Amino acid sequence: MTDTPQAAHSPGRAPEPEPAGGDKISFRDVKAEIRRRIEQRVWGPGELVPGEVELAEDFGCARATVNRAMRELTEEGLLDRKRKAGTRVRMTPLRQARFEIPMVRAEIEGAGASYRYALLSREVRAAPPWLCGRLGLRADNRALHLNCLHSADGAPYQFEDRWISLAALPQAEGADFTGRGPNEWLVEAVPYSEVEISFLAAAATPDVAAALGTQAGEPVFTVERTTWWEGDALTHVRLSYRPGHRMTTRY
Amino acid sequence: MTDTPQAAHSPGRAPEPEPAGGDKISFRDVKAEIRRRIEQRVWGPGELVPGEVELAEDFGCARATVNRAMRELTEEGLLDRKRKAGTRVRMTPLRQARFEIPMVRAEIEGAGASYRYALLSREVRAAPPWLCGRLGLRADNRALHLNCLHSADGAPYQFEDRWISLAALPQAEGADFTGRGPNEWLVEAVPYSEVEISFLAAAATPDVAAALGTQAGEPVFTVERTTWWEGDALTHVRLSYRPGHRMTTRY
DNA sequence: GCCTCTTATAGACCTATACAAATGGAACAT
DNA sequence: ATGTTCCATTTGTATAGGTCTATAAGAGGC
Repeated sequence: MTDTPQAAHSPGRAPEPEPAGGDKISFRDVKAEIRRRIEQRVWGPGELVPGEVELAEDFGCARATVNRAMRELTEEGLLDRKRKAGTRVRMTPLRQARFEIPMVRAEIEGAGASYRYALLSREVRAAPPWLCGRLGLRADNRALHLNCLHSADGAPYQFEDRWISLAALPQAEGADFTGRGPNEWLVEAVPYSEVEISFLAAAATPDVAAALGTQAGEPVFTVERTTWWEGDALTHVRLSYRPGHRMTTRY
Repeated sequence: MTDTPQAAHSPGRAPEPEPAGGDKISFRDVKAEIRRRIEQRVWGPGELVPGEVELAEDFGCARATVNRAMRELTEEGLLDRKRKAGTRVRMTPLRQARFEIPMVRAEIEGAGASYRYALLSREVRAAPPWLCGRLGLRADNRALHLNCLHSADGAPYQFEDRWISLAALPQAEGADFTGRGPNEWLVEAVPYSEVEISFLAAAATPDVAAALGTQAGEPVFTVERTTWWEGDALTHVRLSYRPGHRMTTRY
């Protein structure tokens, strides 16, 4: 007998390192294998990788499966695809960091600490010029200005300096912010469509320092967030974290 | 005429707002429509949305199309899916920010400024204890320590304080870092598998202040990044940005 | 009431097929 | 040499069919 009866595996070489004796090939398997080849430089930076059809044959799966694997790897910044030109390994893997921006309460309670909220001040006034510029408001716009403090296990954690446009959200004027942060109210009261977030380092102003129990001028990790709904600015907030805070992600 | 001859659309109500008189329904259309319904609270927070089959019928497309739309919306934090339980609108849309971490050169040149690099110092020494702890190195490990400055249009932009483990990357000792930043060398010389990034606010140390042309103690936006390859720490870097720098993203 | 088992269901995923859209590069014209 | 047209190739996407798996909810036993 010259032929093995049950299969002609493929004469010259093994078909492909199918993950295990398991069942069907999943797009996860394909993805993992491709990632491995990129990380171990089997396919070097900038190099053209085989087309979907060829890989599908090699892996013994449908083209759609390879497609999904490659699509996700592209999404993750490892590959670069162009029609007709094919798929290449990115010259330098796109490093991207993804941060979840939880609400303070969740952030604090998630860390196993007790959460406490306090409203420090509340006033209704004409929006200051810088805010009008930032949000694209008319100069005579009224705004609700709140200062709040979020604490973890009794210690100051985050100082919140929030402005809410009363033109866009008149109902905010009647809302009660003494027991619950404006963030939580906003999230359930209004939808949003567009958000801009900035991270920066700032020197603590006297009031921020007082609230956080630190010295004025101390570096403070700060997040600024502005939210719009269908082109109209709703709210702008500046969150100052207690000294030493860091925002971390792994991948 | 009481009846349109060609179709009994579906007696009571119009079938679905198919985007336009166009061709086939794309998963983009489905995605956009579902997003609209969530944003406009047609489907409120926490509410159960119709199943894939039903939506597919409504939209007049295949189930796989709805599936992709919903899968991507889940990925983006708007939906929450569980087998058997069905798909619900997230109680509070998961706010996540995604930042690209470009290499300084690309960041600066991308802003239309001219990029300049300078190596400020270079030494080979035993890794200090804090670094050993951070990277999980043995105490007698040798490390390459570099200080570099990246400038935009002649002005200091980013100060780089980098450590490279010579146990993991002996070839770094012979590399020339006078003309090109260690980041660029690393990216093309070695693969990486795991990365941890932190953002924080720090007070400028005297040497950072000197390099960036500011005062010691000034708040400085700082990024720390540690990189591993198959469990071994390769490098740790602390990047200090010039005062006023912010990292911004929209979505 | 409380626990365990079963089962129907909804999503997760794979296959095979088809056509659409983009585009590198060859063939051709200027 | 340079620009234009056209085509083959590659990815992008839709579809209809199917299987698999997690699991909520109900049935049944204690």
